[in-house]
Amino acid sequence: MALKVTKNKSPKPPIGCDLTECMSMLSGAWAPNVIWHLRSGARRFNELRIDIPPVSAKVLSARLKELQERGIIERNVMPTSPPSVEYQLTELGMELVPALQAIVEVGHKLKMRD
Amino acid sequence: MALKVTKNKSPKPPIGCDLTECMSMLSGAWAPNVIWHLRSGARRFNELRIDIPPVSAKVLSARLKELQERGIIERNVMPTSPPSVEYQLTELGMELVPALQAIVEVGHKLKMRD
DNA sequence: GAATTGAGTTACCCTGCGGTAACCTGATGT
DNA sequence: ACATCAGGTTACCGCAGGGTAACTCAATTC
Repeated sequence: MALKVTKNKSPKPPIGCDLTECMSMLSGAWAPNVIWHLRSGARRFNELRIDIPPVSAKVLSARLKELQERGIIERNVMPTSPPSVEYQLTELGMELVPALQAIVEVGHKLKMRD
Repeated sequence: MALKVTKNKSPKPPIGCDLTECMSMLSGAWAPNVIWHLRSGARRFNELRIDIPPVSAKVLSARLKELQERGIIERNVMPTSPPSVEYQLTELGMELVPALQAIVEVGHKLKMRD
């Protein structure tokens, strides 16, 4: 056989927190889309439903709640009537935008490559 | 009521391809982990199983196959006996690493923030 | 000749997550 | 008086996707 556990010894100096845990920030259906559509400013619940077409109210509201708990977005109720609710990225949330952008760029290149 | 569809008109100049589609590059359990663990070089099937503890052979092999089809990783069979198989990131695949890194950094900050 | 190894594959089960549809609340417009 | 609107919530259902366990195959070593 000859090898078994040669060279490679799992080169992982704990960078901070583990990937799985960090990636779970973006977990749940439409989570990245929500962040993406908030990248250019606050939007309201029903606007987001239209922005992200096949998302159901149930899932959107669940996702918004989670993202808020994770510290990625903020919820502000506007004293109109009926009250409308605006969601926007927190400062940390905004830091995710370039990361998503980078992913989109790679995705784009992969599509062009054939 | 007063508003209905005020100001915001979905500020989306199609950046290239849509987010959902691009994000699907990373879809499936453990996909980001596979990329992450290949970031510092090629690794073999059973090494990856050990690197990413609770992944089953079935899912790992499915994920590797998908990532390969997507053009993110390459598979090389080494003529040893029994043959061992090395997986490594393609050039496009490597471009995903900084994006994942950025996400990890935000995740880390969120954890520290309390 | 039996056991081990690497790299999977297959059959089976089971759960969680998302979709659909209906409903709610309080203030306003007609 | 009634419908409408914003922003949800709730009950129910279905299935895709992951886990487990057992098996394969060929070459090698004991």
